[in-house]
Amino acid sequence: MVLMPDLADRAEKIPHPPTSALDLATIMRALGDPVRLEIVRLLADGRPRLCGELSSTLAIPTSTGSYHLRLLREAGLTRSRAHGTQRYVSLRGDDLEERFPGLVAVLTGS
Amino acid sequence: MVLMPDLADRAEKIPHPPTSALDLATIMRALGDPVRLEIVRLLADGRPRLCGELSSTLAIPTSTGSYHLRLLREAGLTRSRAHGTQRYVSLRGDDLEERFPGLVAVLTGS
DNA sequence: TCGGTATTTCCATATATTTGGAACTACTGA
DNA sequence: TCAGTAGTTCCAAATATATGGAAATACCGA
Repeated sequence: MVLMPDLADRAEKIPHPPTSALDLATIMRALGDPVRLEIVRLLADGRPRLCGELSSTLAIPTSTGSYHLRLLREAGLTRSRAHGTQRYVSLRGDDLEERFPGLVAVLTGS
Repeated sequence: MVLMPDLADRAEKIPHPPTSALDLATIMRALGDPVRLEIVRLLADGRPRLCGELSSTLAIPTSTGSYHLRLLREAGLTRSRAHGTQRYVSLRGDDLEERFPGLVAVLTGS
């Protein structure tokens, strides 16, 4: 009997759209902001980043960073995994490749 | 001595950004609207369309269509060629391929 | 339990976008 | 020259987006 959810379970509380629901116009809209496009490009190397790490890299307040990261997540571009109070944000590279082949390569310049 | 510009010259009055100036965030923003994404998908077959043809296909007023077509043109996605009072709108497929290889394929699903 | 830290949410504000009718412009053909 | 047509521009209204400080939340370690 599980009395307390483990880290993996808690990560499930962060909502992500299923791959099949990804909509190209929504994705394009999410990418149509310089801050968000830059976040996606940073994440394209496959390495997850913490929210604070991204905000400081981009020199923006964490509340602004959180807003953009939420849009990216809701559009299905990124995934957020909870690890304590931190969130590891990563690109949904495989899902994107499955649904929109070549998209990530376009963003990174191959 | 040229007294009157021909059709090709008049087409040059419609401003288009040079290929080298195309910006990915701007292009993504332009594509992040369902109406504009649909216009681009229609044009992806390479056949030029008249503005009115696109507006009626999409069932929108011509003023709304003109607005979206202007954004697409200013983002560098389309080219407009004047032919009398009409405008032939086409996708800048080659320019886009040169600057952002694979982008158009992503939009059309290969 | 408590203090510190990471992140999100709330909120107000500023700015940008989208829409479509009406007026206007530009061109053609008679 | 004039009427008709294609398209653009003007304009106002509605809506959406972006920003960032402040408050709230969630979790950890002591």
